[in-house]
Amino acid sequence: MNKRSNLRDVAEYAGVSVATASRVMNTPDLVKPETRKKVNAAIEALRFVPSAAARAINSGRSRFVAALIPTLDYSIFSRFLNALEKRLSELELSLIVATTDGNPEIEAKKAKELINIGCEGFIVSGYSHNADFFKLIERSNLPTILSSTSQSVHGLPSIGYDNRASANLAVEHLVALGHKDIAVIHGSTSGNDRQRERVEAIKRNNLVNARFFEGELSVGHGRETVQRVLGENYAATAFLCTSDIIAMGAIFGVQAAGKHVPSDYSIVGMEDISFAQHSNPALSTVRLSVAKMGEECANVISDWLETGTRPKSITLNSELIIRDSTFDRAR
Amino acid sequence: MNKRSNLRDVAEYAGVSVATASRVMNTPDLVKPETRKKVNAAIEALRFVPSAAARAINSGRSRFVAALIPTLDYSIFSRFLNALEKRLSELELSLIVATTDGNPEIEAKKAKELINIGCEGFIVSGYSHNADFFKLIERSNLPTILSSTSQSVHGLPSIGYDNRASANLAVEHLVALGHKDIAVIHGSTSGNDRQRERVEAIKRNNLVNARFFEGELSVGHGRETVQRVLGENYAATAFLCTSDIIAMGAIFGVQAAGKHVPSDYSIVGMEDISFAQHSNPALSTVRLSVAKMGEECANVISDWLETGTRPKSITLNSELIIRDSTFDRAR
DNA sequence: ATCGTTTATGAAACTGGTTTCATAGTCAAA
DNA sequence: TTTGACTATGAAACCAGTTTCATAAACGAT
Repeated sequence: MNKRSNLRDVAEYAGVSVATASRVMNTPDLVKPETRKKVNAAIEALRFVPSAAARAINSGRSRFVAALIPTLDYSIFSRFLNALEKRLSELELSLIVATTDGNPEIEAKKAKELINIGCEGFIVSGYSHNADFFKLIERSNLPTILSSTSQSVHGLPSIGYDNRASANLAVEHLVALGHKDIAVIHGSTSGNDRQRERVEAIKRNNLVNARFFEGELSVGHGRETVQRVLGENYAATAFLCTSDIIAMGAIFGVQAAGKHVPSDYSIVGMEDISFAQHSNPALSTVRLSVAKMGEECANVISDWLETGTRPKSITLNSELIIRDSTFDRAR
Repeated sequence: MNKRSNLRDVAEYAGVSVATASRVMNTPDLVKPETRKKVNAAIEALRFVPSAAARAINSGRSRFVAALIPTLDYSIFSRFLNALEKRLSELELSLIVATTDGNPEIEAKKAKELINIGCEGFIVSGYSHNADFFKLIERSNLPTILSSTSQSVHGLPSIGYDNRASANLAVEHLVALGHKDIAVIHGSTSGNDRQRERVEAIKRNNLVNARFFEGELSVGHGRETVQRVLGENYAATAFLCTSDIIAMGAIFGVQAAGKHVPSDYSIVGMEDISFAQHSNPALSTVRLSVAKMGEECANVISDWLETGTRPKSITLNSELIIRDSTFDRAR
């Protein structure tokens, strides 16, 4: 295995100085065409690939940012990252993905490693993180954006939807349709501030009688919870799910129990996944601007890196999408 | 903005040489505890964070690999990346994600950029890539694994499921149930070798009369195609979908047309997404070892990086999961 | 023919670490 | 008291590039 050739090798092979060889790569206009040709031939012959590290050491920039997210296995995060990566790429930044399983210790540990390998900024989900994490961010002074939330902490800007307002949109929709007894099926609130905010918003609303069912963010949780609830004699008329994936499970659950959506039970979700518009019935939901959030995060962090000035937070609007899974009880 | 401090600053502050400061970071045992304490105090005081680039320039390693995938927006890729990242992280490697939209030119362009920023290896999906890409890989000599396929090209190892065999599993299941006229709903075969392999395998099977419907990999495509097919008087008795997401749409489509799955139409999918086991009816499908693939890719590329020896290909097994969306016509 | 201005190039300094090699200091054994 | 071995440390070389600065050659204008 003959080791990789460097600029010195290229310069020697071409019979020029390293400075000239370097110029051919960066400012070719300053080099006489004839010389340029010789150097390019040397590059070709020696299969020269410049070292990123050496380049980074001079520019002081690695040109990559990291996203710390709980998992890639939820549509909301993968859709977000998809948009984020696309826009970052246009801005000539690369994206490192690190998953945390929603565990703050893992998050802090990975953040530290990422700082060590030279990432220039962070995009994290939610606002609650442990002390180590915040210390790390403060110490390293790296641009950091809180996403999926409109809460800002430690002076860090947030780019996301308002989880309380979004949840309220769903509640108000159900209230407007005449629902009072609502079963709320949600994800774990302990390690997940997005879920917690949504649940809290619903709890605060005193126009409804809500009962809360916590479990994982999965189709199975939605389905099983509905089947359990229908088995008891708890008289809910609607299921408010703080995630579409749970809502889809809820639809399946109601149908499996021989009941009908929406005439027996109304169901609302949150996010607007691709399934929502095609299911039977099509799912009423609160659309979260997930892709927009990805784009904005990319724009804002790029700007932050270029200008060095801390950006303002952005709250993206959520929108109630009324489809066929909710039903007016007054009619 | 006072610029980041470096090892020289630390050494000066602590009243030692850079060499000693460096030792405190890497081989602390060689430094007298007293001196070590002074240096650590300096590190703390100056908020020193070592430069990754400078470190990489010496070790020659950046410790990150890149995944080039069409999109993060398909569950199959995000599940794959989720497992990949998890395992890579355990192996102390970071993951850069680059999406290509399934466009070979974008792929080659991004690969080039990734090489420039110093990534140590690639994991790409499928086996068909353009000449530029292969030239780049050959020239840079970077470890590269083809995933999601069992085809190996240009001497590059593949880690994935056998798309033909997987498709055959689905066809044979339908044949065994007495189906002969099958509508195959699939994704685009032009830019997607995984879809192409599956479709080709089905075409080769002469026990069935298949008609093919191409469209995007989406719930909508499944649903709309089914509704169109049911509108014509094409007498299919089963829908074979080369992706679960299409299959879910197909179920919705059949039900929306007032027909029943599986007694009127059998439906099989491919992948085994989380929806499959919870839908009504639960979806029969061919389970692809997506997570396993992620883990293996991580293991193998790590090994390749450590040992420098090109690994052998791995074919992961697919498994037919029979649930309730397929029906024995003989009964 | 001479002067001033470009243009093209190279030597060397520089980035921020790691590593080698030399040396001063400490301690125990002869 | 001298020798040998070991510990702790620093000077300087090194990695692979970029950039500054000086200089030689080429060119145009007087």
